[in-house]
Amino acid sequence: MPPKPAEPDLDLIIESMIFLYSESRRVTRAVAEQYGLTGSQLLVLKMLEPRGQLSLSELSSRIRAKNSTVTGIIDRMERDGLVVRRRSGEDRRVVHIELTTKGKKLANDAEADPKQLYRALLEELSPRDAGELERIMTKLVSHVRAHLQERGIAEESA
Amino acid sequence: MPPKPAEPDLDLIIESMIFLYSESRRVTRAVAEQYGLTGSQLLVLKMLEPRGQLSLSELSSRIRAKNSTVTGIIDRMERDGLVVRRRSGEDRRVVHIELTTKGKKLANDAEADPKQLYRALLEELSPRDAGELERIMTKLVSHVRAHLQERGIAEESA
DNA sequence: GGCGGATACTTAGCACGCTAAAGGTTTGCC
DNA sequence: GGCAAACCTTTAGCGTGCTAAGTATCCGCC
Repeated sequence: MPPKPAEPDLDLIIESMIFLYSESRRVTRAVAEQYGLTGSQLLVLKMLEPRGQLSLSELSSRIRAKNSTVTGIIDRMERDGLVVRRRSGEDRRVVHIELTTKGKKLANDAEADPKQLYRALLEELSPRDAGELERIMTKLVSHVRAHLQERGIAEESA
Repeated sequence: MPPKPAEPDLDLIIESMIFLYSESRRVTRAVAEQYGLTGSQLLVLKMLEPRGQLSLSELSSRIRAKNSTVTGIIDRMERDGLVVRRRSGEDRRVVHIELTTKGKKLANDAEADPKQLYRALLEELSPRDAGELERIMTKLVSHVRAHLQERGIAEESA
């Protein structure tokens, strides 16, 4: 093993990514639990907080899940009195999701929105490292997009 | 927007990570589907392939899931004739999971193990970029570990 | 006006992921 | 020997993710 490896350890990068991702989920879960919420529920509250209301589809695309998944999440949140569904007057297919008073209070109390956890972590990096990381991650993303295009695997609106 | 940002865009990094992770899951899923498997099932086959057999607990820790989760996965794989459970003779609490002939054949046919997908992607980076990425990711991981220790959140055997 | 295709959401059914609790086994200690 | 603690696995119950199919509504075009 040379001290400065000529060959970067790709598996180490992979494991690091998996570690970061799974830990972040674990921490998010733990934070949400303090407020009697699940991770997804906290995420939805945080999405709704600044905007007041969102259609179910808008919510789905923001949290990167399918409509049918979000229907279930909203069902449980409505059952627990955190949000209400309101049919749109303009387009009666659309359902707007709104925070209740209880929902607003919880959203406000839980100051840790999931992205914040990541962000705090990244802020510990030097600006140079953060810049490098941004550059490389962007490159990886564009590689993935190129592959997807190549294989004709349609990618929904990112 | 300056051309070379003085301020790295942390949210962009976060979104890139989420994108990479969720895409990799999507691709793994698609690959597994070609063999009539789910992502987890393919992972289990690949774990068992070189070793012949593993106890349920060993399997759980390798795929980073709880025993109760793996019980379900193995239930379905046994139902589909991919593996069999065999009670250990040495310690009758332990259950060994073994590949059937059908399971071995599938494990052999599906040459794409999930990590390979990531690896191919990373190999497109220049060695310099890969080296930098490794360095920064390692730093991030150690920050996370430090945080976890600090908060006394016990971390199970990584 | 009305028909056909898109769009928004829900439903049904499956696979995972978790925790908590229950079952059987082993181990250690008296 | 026998009891208690530790250990391995399963069961039960919930939440989240997906696809496919169903319902209601909207839009465009004849």
